[in-house]
Amino acid sequence: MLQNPAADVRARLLAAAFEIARRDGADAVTTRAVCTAAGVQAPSLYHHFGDRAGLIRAVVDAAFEEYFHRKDAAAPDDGDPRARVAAGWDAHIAFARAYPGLYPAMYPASGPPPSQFERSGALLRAGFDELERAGALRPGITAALATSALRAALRGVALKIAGDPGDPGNDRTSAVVRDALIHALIADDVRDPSPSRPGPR
Amino acid sequence: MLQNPAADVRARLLAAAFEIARRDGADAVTTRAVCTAAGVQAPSLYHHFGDRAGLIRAVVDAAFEEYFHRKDAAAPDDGDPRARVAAGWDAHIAFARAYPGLYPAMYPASGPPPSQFERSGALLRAGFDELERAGALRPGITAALATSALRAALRGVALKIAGDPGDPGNDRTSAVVRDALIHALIADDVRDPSPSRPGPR
DNA sequence: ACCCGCATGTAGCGGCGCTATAGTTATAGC
DNA sequence: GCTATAACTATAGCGCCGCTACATGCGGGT
Repeated sequence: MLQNPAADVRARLLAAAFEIARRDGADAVTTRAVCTAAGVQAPSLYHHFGDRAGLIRAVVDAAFEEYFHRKDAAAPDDGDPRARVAAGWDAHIAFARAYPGLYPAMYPASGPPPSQFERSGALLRAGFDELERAGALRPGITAALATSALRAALRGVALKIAGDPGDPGNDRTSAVVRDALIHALIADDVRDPSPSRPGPR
Repeated sequence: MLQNPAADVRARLLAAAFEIARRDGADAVTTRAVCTAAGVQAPSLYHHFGDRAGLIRAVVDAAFEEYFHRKDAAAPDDGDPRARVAAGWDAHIAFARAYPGLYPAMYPASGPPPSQFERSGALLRAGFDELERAGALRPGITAALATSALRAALRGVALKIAGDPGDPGNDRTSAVVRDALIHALIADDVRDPSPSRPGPR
């Protein structure tokens, strides 16, 4: 081992940055604060992460890992496509509430989207592709359009949740928007739209 | 006289900051860049605006003025409440497309919302209050809930638009989300829900 | 004429992201 | 065991940022 075996510097830096971002938001992640918290000097940070943006990216990636992990755990995978979409929606909202300081950094209002941003969208898109093949989307609604619409509305609701995680009334808001989108995108008479999935999981 | 009497320093600073924010986003509004563009030294900026946040606030207020001005011009005010809501939605979206750098600052993901934020919401709320009194909202949908839901979804779509103002496909996304919300909030059999308004206008 | 208060300029502080340079440490080859 | 090499970390400092103590100039009220 090149260095102190117990204290991996990169991991310490990342953990410190993640904690600061979770508590005070991504803007509070200053290189000096992170270095102090990790007990390390500035060049080490730049050696491991390139620059501050790289560090933030790593933090956001870690947050996405946590996000996908939670989402997998909450996947219902039963027949009703509405329930599947609703569960994904609710998992997304639950994550925004659990990490209100991190959410805006994961879905930034300006600047390039994080790398896992696309992966998150592809998951949703795959589900709608399946529905489209099964003819379960409403007329005029393509899988791309459904993905785009649901995602935009979801982000708006999640931002509201992240902005005030304590307000319990936000749950009803989320449910109303969620059901409005599901109703507008998915046809009414859908039973099980996944003939292409022979086995469970 | 030290300078051109017609050129009010405060106005010059505000105009410079507005232009920078419009072109490159609010983050690009540095005190030095604004002072240089306005041909003024730093203390004048702080004399007129207190601090950088105050300057940004003034820029956002000016943007909201422009927003309300545009929205008033686009108000249809005919009978159908759906058309009214849809027109307000489209005006909001059009503004986000016209000022993509300013929009995220007007509806920030974190930090205190701008003062005119509430005014913007009150306008929407007043319309839904009217619909609620007329019994035009769907069962279980209060005016407060309708306002919250429509606003959250609208913000999500507007952020998407502001993030990529050139993509024409975003228009369909906006229309889908808009109509989904209108359908979910407003009852089907509404003709003219404004009995409290005797005359036109 | 005087002073006073408002507006602006001069110069500088501390914090920020970042880096040129040098020193340190662990493994590889002999 | 000893050195060469490469990865890693520390010292010190640059330029930009928001912000301000202080000095200077301008106008109006008495």
